[in-house]
Amino acid sequence: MKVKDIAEAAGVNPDTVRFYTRENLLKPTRNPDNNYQQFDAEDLRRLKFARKARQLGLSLPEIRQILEQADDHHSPCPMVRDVFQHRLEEVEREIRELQQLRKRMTAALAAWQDMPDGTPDGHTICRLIEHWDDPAPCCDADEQSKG
Amino acid sequence: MKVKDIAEAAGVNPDTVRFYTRENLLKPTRNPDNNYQQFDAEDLRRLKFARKARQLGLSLPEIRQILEQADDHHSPCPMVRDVFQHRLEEVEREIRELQQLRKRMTAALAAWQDMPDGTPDGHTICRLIEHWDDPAPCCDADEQSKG
DNA sequence: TAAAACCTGTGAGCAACTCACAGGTCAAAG
DNA sequence: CTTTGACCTGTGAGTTGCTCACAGGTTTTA
Repeated sequence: MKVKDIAEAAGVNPDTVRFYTRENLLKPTRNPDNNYQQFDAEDLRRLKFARKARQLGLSLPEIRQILEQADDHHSPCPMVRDVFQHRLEEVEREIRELQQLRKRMTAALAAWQDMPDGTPDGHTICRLIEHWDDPAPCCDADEQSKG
Repeated sequence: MKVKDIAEAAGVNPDTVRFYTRENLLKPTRNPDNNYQQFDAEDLRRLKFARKARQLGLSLPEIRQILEQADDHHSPCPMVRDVFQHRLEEVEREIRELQQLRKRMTAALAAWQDMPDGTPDGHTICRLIEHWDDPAPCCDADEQSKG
């Protein structure tokens, strides 16, 4: 299989295949005649695996780690369970934050029905947004102090 | 006000101030003596506005557009309403997708309680993930069990 | 007067691709 | 047998919104 073949088989962009190869998630052999990359069924499995893991929110370094463990004949599954558990917590946090945001946005849109447009007068840029309260202060007090 | 002053007043990283200046969201004057940037109360309003808009999910180009409309003495608010409506739809879509994901993850974690770890055998990398079904292809029959 | 803190602009790094470019290779058509 | 077009190669840049690093100039503090 050449790049385009494996890409089609996995339903991804050929550039993604090249990118994953660059990132050492795939390790194709080379055709000595023309230096083309040769992928086999195992590579396809790895690629499909990587895509599924990406859909679950795993990062490429995490996926690479899993693949390398598998290469070393260690079972990566316990690790996957851990990563998964962690990722689930993240997902639930993201859901909570987005629900907060949605709530505030719908409330704002409703309130704005009754507000004048407020052409800027040197003091106000857009009162629609300036009158927006800051988000819940609870656990994100120092979000800008560290990256 | 110098960079650090306005940054502190708005609660952001000084590098963010410099970045916004580079991006033409802020247009400080210059002290001719030392070429330092001088920000005033209007700049602070713009910066705070930009931060609030970012919290709402507006992009920097969108924010710049709003600020430029305000500079031209046009009311940006109707535009803000449109952008907002659009953004709200995005947020709701994101919430739906994350809820789908959470559902699948919790189901998977429960199912994995009963699955063997499955040391890789040349055919399988990690059955925990390989047995994960592909996500719903389209507008899945929904359930919103969460509020 | 020297050290610390702050200023300047620019360039790189992050994540995970995606696209562009320039040149090499191959299969089929003329 | 040559041309055409699709595919291959590697590398570098663009995306988004910052954040950090660097090297050198300025101001403040001790």
